[in-house]
Amino acid sequence: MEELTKKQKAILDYMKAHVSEHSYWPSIRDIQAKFRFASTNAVFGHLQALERKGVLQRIPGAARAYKVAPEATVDLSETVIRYEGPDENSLEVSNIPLMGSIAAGFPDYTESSGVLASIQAPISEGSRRRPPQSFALRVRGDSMIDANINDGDTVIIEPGVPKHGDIVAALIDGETTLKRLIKQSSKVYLKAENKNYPELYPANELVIQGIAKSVVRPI
Amino acid sequence: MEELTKKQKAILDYMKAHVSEHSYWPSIRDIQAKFRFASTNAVFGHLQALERKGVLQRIPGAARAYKVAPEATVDLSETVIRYEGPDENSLEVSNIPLMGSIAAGFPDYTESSGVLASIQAPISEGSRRRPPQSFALRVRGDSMIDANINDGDTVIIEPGVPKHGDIVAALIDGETTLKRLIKQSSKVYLKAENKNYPELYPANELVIQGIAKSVVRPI
DNA sequence: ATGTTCTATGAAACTTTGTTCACTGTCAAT
DNA sequence: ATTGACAGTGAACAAAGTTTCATAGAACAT
Repeated sequence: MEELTKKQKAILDYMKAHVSEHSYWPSIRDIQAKFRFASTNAVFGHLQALERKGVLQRIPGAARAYKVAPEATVDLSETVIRYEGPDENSLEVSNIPLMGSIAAGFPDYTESSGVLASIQAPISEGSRRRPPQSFALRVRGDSMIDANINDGDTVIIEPGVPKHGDIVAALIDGETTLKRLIKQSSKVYLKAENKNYPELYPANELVIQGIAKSVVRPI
Repeated sequence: MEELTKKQKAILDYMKAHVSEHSYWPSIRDIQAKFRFASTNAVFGHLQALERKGVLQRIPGAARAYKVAPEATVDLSETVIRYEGPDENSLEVSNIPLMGSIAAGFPDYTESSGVLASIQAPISEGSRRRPPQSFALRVRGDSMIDANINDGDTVIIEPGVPKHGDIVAALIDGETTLKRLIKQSSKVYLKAENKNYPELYPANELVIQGIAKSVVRPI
């Protein structure tokens, strides 16, 4: 992933914080005011950069409408397995409440508005928070139903070195997926827990982001 | 609180769903299109109603900018139900950041990299915020297996006013138990999700400690 | 009967906001 | 010296979006 400049990162952080606090995105002019730019175009340029670098997605023409990318694009190479924890960007993504029931509440009232879960959110406060840290991923699809992990569930991932048989979050060919890790003498591959799905043999690389430790299911 | 009309609720739900799916709010015209209104003013009126009724907060003039009120709200209190929060030795929900979505199916669902996480949590950071404090309970026994809650699982409980059908943590005869709450015109009782267990009719009063919002299962 | 509330249409006014264009300066590498 | 990325100014435009005005039928209570 291309590096973000300091200002770009600052702007992205501000945007996330704004969403976190207000439950809606800032406008370009909001950002302009925050950073004391004299022109909206300064912001515009930064936003384009953020989009080009893949960490932000804009919806052209739409006001206050963005998405942030949880992904870390991969560069890398020839080896078979590499272990990787969540990178910093991913962690920050977690600050964003948007969701089913957004962090929204009225001011001074950070709640989890009913519908959804009860997992503690990341808390942007400050900056401690080094690596070995768990994170959560929402599950989409049914490839793990035989392991009793269903669409809509959330899995808690912890960084670490996976063993044979662990369920892992893996980045395979640029896509994050949840599968069981099979290590055999000759080969390493990922196996879905659903007969209808084939095994996944990594083409070039297999990046393990972490090991699934528990499942959270909304009631 | 004043009741919402069907349409108002539908619109509010749509807005929440939109945020959940796209990570930004719909515009008035988005809502208009969704509900096939011929005029934006129809939507406008509904939004005003939602705001007057206290479930939605608009930011005048700002595009796609809203806040929603915490869900709680009403039901009856005419019954024997009394609410009580968790006591001091309750477990703290651990601090788990949330990263994004993960695919557990075919990579056919690629929908741009920007799908966001779906859980926002009660931030436990001590201080303010009296009521909404979540806590976790370890489940023992098999009385809820038909609801797919098993021995050893952990449930996340949130304070709130329970509705008919909610799974609640209730204090009955000095013992905390997890059951489904059944509210009928004539009576209120607790029902296990296991045919082998009888229904529980409270003697005098029924103390609800909170509503089960999600289940955590170790892998 | 009459007024009120709710819901809706249709059009227009108006504000906010994203986007574009032309231009300037800095810094590092070629 | 020149190129090229990066960061910014300033002005202007057009689309997106909110808000207001005038109007009207249906449901409902007074």
